[in-house]
Amino acid sequence: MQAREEATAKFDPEAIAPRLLGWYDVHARRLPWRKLPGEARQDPYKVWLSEVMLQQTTVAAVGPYFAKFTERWPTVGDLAAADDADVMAAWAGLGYYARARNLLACARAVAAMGGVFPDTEEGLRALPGLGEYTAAAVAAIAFGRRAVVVDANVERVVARLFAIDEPLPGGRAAVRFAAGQVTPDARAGDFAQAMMDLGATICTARSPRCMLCPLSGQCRGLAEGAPERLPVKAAKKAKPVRQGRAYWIERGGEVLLITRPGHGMLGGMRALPDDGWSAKGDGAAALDGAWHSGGVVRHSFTHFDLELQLMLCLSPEAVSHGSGEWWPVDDIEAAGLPTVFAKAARMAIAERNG
DNA sequence: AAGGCGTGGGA
DNA sequence: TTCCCAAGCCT
Repeated sequence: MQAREEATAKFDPEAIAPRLLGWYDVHARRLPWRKLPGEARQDPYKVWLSEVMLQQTTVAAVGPYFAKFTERWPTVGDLAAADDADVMAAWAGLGYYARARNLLACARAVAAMGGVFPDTEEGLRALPGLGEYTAAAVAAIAFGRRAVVVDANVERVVARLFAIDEPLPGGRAAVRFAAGQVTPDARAGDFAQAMMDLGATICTARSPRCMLCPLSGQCRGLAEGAPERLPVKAAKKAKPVRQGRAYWIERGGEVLLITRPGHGMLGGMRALPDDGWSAKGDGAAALDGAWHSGGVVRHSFTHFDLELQLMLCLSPEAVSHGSGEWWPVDDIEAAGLPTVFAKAARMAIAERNG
């Protein structure tokens, strides 16, 4: 009798949320953008900011950026009033720079609405940079709205719980449906964060710690014996290797920097002039001058690997170049170069000093 | 609707 | 070393 009840309860979707929330009450990660136990609700600005930073980005990487942004721009109005160049430079190194461009556009849109974020999923979804996931996450975490919050963690947890083996991204509809089945009406924000914490600390991609999982008794993937094989993902394409050149043009302790066009690769970021390797030529492709080779920077982007030949010119009067700004080499950190160019700058400085 | 779009860390 | 992955969005 009791055995039969356990059997029928085993894969009951409604049993998931209570168990998970009980686990979360004890094991929730303490993160800077989360409310402390007892605090009523999280600041929508901080929820939104952290969620955008966390898109495709690890908690560890986000930490210092979140601290820097909230200290410098404590409210969405402060951020809306900031100079583009300052925000882009502050984002430098975090990657996916369209996020920073959308962040500013969103902050200004919210400022135009009186500095108050929309409090519904639909309203949030209309803002720049808020897709299906982020709109749901902010609605749930900042406003307590029931929302089906599906990120990579939730995909993994749900694919395992329900043993969904249709390969992603095609299987997303099935995953989303299943996620909807386990999402409770109450404690929406806690539930969303609990799913993500479970995925990040227990139901990990490679070696899930099923022994520690509060949902192990509910998990079809585990019952079938190999939860780590889920979710199934489509094979990735091989990355091509691209070649390019970047130019270090120095005069009187200052180096010539350009600002890249506001769209496409590294859009809106300060950079060294280059020969157009990113297929978004910056006008420096025809640079002439007395160059010498300064080594090769290897850098891996999402969809290609780059071998960037660094060219140095220390007699810039002989170089024809377009517009740009001369930046003190000793303060190059403050320029906010994306990592590939920060690497090149480091190499150039070592070259000229050595 | 498939592909563009960064980066750093872990296995 | 190499590969995979991380709180996705936009076009």
